[in-house]
Amino acid sequence: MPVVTITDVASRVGVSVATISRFLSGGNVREEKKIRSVIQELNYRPNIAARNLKSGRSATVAIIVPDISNPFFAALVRGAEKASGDSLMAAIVNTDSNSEREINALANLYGRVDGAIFVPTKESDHKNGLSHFGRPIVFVDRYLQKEKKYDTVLADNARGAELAVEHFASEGHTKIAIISGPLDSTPGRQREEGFRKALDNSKIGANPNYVIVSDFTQAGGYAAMNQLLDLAEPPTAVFSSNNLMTYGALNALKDRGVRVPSDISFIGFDDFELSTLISPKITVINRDAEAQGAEAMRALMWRLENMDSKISKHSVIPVNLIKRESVTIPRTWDLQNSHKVKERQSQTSDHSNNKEKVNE
Amino acid sequence: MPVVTITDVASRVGVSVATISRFLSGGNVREEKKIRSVIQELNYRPNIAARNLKSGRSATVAIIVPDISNPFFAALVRGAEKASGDSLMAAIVNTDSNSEREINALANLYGRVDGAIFVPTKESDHKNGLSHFGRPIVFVDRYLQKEKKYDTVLADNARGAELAVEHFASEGHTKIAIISGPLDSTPGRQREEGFRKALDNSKIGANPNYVIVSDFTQAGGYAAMNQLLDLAEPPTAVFSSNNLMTYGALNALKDRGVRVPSDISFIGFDDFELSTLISPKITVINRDAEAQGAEAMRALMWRLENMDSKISKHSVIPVNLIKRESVTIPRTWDLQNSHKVKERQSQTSDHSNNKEKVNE
DNA sequence: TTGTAGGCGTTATCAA
DNA sequence: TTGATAACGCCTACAA
Repeated sequence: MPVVTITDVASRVGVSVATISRFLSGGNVREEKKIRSVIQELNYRPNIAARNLKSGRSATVAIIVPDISNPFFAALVRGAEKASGDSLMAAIVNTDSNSEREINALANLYGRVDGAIFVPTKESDHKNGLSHFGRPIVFVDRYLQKEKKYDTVLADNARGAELAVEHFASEGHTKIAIISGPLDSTPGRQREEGFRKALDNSKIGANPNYVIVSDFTQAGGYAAMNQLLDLAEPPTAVFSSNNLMTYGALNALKDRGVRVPSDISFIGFDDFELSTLISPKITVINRDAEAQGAEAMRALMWRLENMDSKISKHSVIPVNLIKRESVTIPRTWDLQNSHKVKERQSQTSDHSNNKEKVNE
Repeated sequence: MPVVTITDVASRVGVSVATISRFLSGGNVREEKKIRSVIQELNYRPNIAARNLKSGRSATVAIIVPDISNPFFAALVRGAEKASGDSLMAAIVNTDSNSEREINALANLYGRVDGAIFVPTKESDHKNGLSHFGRPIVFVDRYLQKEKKYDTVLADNARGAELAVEHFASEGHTKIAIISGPLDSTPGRQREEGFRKALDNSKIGANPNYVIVSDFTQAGGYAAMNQLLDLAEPPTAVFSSNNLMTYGALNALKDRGVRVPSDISFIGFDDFELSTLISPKITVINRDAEAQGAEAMRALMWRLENMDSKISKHSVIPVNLIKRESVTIPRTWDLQNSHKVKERQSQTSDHSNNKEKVNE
């Protein structure tokens, strides 16, 4: 595999390397046609490393996410990649939600990428490490509370939680619970805050027993839902703060034979592929994950062209409620209207997957 | 942001750059302690591009997949990344199952990566392009029929399809259909072949009407299932050749009110996150996607250390059948045994409490 | 429009 | 053990 360089092309064409280089960067040259054919013939490709060395750029950006197999992050990455076009290469790095791996990744990436799209696991880490990175970073879905100078692309997390609570309330629920993500992560904290705020606004108020702080994992959602069901007075409505916990929570519900929505109403944050295939179809707070990724990439690309700009940009991705079938009037309300209970029971009696019901 | 180079460190310590370089690569130097502290003090980091230029290596490999938001590929990437450790950076490239983008990606990657893990969309493309790449490529899940020299890591696709057919047959099905992937993709072709072979072996034989060649997408699976249901004599059992088509097929079934498994039995290739949350739980052919990715990365890393080895390595990832609830005795068979129909009907009114069984 | 030559930061060779 | 120096392949003043 003989390595063919710009020099080979030049000597073959009979011009200097400068001419070839000029041609390569779109300048005007006389022998354009011949150069083109020789490049073809020799199958010349510019050496990127050499180009990088000169330019001080790598034309590569990193996308650092906690877990690529989480559908949300997969969609995010996809959107970011699409937005980058062919001008930039994206190196995806998985951190497994591990702060240590995050720090290593950053160190490892130094000098190899022009910038990064970064979804940190916690808000608290990276107090100093980031300045060493010395390159633009766009924070997505999370940010560092102390650092205002970085560009961010966040979802309207608080609003999402509010929408969920408002929807529950409008159906008559007052025993509303949240399976929250970690409070030291931006979405975890903001969604929990939005949840509380909406509850306060609606005069219902938050019941501490109905706030379970979990960890954004499926196992965490499973445990949290069981914890709620074990309460002497379980909630009639549950808001799950992300998709993986939704999976877990729904599994817990299924395992315990608790029916949705007749026994418990449910809303999850972030839509997921099979949300319409399961019974009942799950009502969710949704946002456009691909759009969020694309926006982040655009922000980063803009920043790369405007490194000296002092203004930081903060985008907010809107959320919306997708009403499906997992929310209905609360069970307690039914009990006060016994004629309706019978009606409902005879309807659901052929659903067949009922086991023991949760006592209230 | 002053860029500090090896020269700065050298002059500060009072030695030559050669000494610093030697230190950096683990050689013995007298001023080791002082060098270490100066590097710390100046916050020196080697310039990767320069190092690459010299060494001709980038310590980066590409992972080229059709769609990162497909759970299978997400898991594959995850596995590959884990296996790479910190020694290699992985650049993930999405091709959107687009051959043109694939070719561009390869061209774009030239010189920036030391090698690639490649999941091509079709078997037929890249007849020549690959040699231009000039770097080791490990083919995963797909390969090029004409090219035996590349390492491959494939799943035991044919066996998977056979397992599905055998399971259907053992329950008494004879009207067995396949929603196949494209026949110019390795898994599409191999699974279709395994399907036919198993049907031949079991003396049932393949019915051309029961072979729908689709495209591995959700929409494709949806259309294909509808096509099967529109037949004068629909199949009693359907095998879907990948997860996305399974989603689509199940949606079609749901939309048309066809019950699984009482009306139709179903097996999908590749397990998916929510396979146990939907009713009925879906029986699938499974393989370890992360293990497959890890194996591919190991193969690539081995190859990078053994560039001159002429032997190509071909690994096969085993598959297994996970029995859940989507397969039962065929409906037609029931009809010929009317006394059993009633029995079955009362049974299925109480479905969904079976436990999951994994054979092997 | 073209060519010459210096330099990007690092590593490797070869003397010392 | 060390240091001077020549690459690595490309780009870009600057001069022609």
